[in-house]
Amino acid sequence: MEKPPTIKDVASLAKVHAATASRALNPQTRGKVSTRTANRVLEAAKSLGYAPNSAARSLRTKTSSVAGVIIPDLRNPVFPPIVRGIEDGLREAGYMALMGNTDGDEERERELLLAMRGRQTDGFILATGRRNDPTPADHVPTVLVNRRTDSSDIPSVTNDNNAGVYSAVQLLASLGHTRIGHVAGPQELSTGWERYRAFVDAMASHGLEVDPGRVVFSTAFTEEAGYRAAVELQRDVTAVIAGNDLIALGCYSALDEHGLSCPDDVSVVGFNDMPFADKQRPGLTTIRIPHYEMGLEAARLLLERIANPTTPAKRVILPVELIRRGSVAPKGS
Amino acid sequence: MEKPPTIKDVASLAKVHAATASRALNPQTRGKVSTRTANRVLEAAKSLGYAPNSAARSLRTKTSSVAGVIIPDLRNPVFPPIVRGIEDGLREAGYMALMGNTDGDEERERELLLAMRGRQTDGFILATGRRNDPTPADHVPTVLVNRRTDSSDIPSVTNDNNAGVYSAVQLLASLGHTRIGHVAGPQELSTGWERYRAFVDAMASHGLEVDPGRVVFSTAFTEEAGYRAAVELQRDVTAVIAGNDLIALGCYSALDEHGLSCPDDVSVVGFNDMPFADKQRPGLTTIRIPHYEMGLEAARLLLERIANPTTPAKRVILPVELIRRGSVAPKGS
DNA sequence: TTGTACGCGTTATCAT
DNA sequence: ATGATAACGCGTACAA
Repeated sequence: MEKPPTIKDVASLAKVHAATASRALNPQTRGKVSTRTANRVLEAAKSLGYAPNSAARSLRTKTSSVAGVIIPDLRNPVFPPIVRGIEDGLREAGYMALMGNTDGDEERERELLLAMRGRQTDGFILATGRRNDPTPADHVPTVLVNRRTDSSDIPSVTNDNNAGVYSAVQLLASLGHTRIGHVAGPQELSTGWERYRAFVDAMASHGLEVDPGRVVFSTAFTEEAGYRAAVELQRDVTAVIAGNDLIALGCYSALDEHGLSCPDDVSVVGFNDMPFADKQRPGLTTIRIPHYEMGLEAARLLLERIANPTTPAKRVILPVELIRRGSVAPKGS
Repeated sequence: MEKPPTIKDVASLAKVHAATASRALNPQTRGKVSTRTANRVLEAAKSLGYAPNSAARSLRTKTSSVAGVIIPDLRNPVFPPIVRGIEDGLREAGYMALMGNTDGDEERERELLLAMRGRQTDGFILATGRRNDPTPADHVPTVLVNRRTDSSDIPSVTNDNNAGVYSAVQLLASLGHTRIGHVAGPQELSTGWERYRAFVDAMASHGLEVDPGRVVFSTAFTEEAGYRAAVELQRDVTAVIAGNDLIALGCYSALDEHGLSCPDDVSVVGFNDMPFADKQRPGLTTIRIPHYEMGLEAARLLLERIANPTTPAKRVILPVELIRRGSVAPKGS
């Protein structure tokens, strides 16, 4: 159990003072040292396998190069690629991610934020934002991903929910569907709310009526909750747009339950194009969101915010793409 | 942006010296202080919203209550539930997880280990172990999950690969299959190796011959690599056991390619029961491993190891369960 | 029981 | 360009 080498070890091996070694090691300040000695120090560091003690550095600089990443549940298949993108984005700047799951519990989220802040986290990426969440009291840089708040003072990276739903309605309308239903997601989340609003708007702009009985609200973005909502849907629909892919799977179950077939009796469209959406039976027609890129962009936004906290809060909206698979068919085919 | 209160602030508010405040605040040493002053300190801390600066604490104590979690790729669907289990297990002891993906790159893994060690990580949970990996040089507590090394000096949590493959062979044999093939996983990983060995053994104990042409090796645990291996399989097999579920999906594609149907022409069995294995067409018969519990157990093992590093290296093997779905049928049905 | 003094490893500031 | 020094906040051996 030998102790890891410190900057002093490096310094004495390179025959300089610790302060000089520090300057040489840090790319920021390397200019303040002669190239020759800088190289000597770098070499010494390498030969010792030196890695800076980040606790000491944090204590001195008040930064940690660690970001807190808080999501509802990693087992929801949309999150792994997002998290992966976050990690890769953070890595570009030498940052690492401290992970936490909330299961949608606000109390748990507060605990996590507190615990992470205590660990000197430089900033947060939250995938748990609710529409009416307050701006974080303490001024730790924060970025929302996938979901956002109604107020516009927190940077966010989301998808073009409007365009996505519009293209879904357009597809279904072009196939002759007129009695189109919507199994909406939770309305306290921006994703659920924006898609619902977009549904109403898109129907109107296609001259289609939105019968209240053809819109139901799921309490969560899960297959189970989607199923419970879908069975309540008025039975005259020939097509359904689901709040997301998991809800769409719930619709599949509900159709089975009613002895209806997809797509022969009812077409179904999801949202997200989560992994394995193509493997469902039938393959799920859905709106592809750029999961990985969202995470990447969120990480970059956070790093930007950390570097310059006074920059105005950007709200990035990434484009989406309709992916047509076996779950939609012309009306009455 | 006022600075967070330090222990000195707490001390002066409670009219004691910082050292006393420290003793009062730490449950471990609270006995060394009178109950009266302890309460005064605690109250002062609460009223100031004091949270210990973990950088300073880490610097002093060489511990951080943070564990490093390194996996190949979060987007492989077996890992999210494992990671979730790890996180919940760590949380029980106030630990958090620092996440990193390697994409199977050993160089990248070394970098991550170094970076995490530099951040005072108290221990590691690795899902990236290769059979011949050396014991980590520095004695940072480490636990392997899902995969393990051949040598037995690192604690690990794995599944009963033997029993799993045995029950798969047994099922297929009981359905009349005799020409059973195996699309094995990478042999440098314990999962691929153990399942291959178990396949050979189980076939023997059922009195079945293992024709070399009926065993092929996939270079990776991916659908793509599984497909490439599966197309090389001798064409007389009536059933295939895949190294894992993703490889099994590759087998599905290979069968399609050859114009064969599953399960009518060839039965397929996977391994892992990853999320959405039940949604495939046909539903995948597979060996369910307790993903979440593996993570939970790995976390507990690590915490145990951190608390007492000299404890002998446990190797926990969790039971598995055969899940029968539509991908298997009696021979020649 | 409580106070004093020091060091953990790093970096910012000042002096040379 | 480099060296000396102090300070970040905490915990602990030692003294009182």
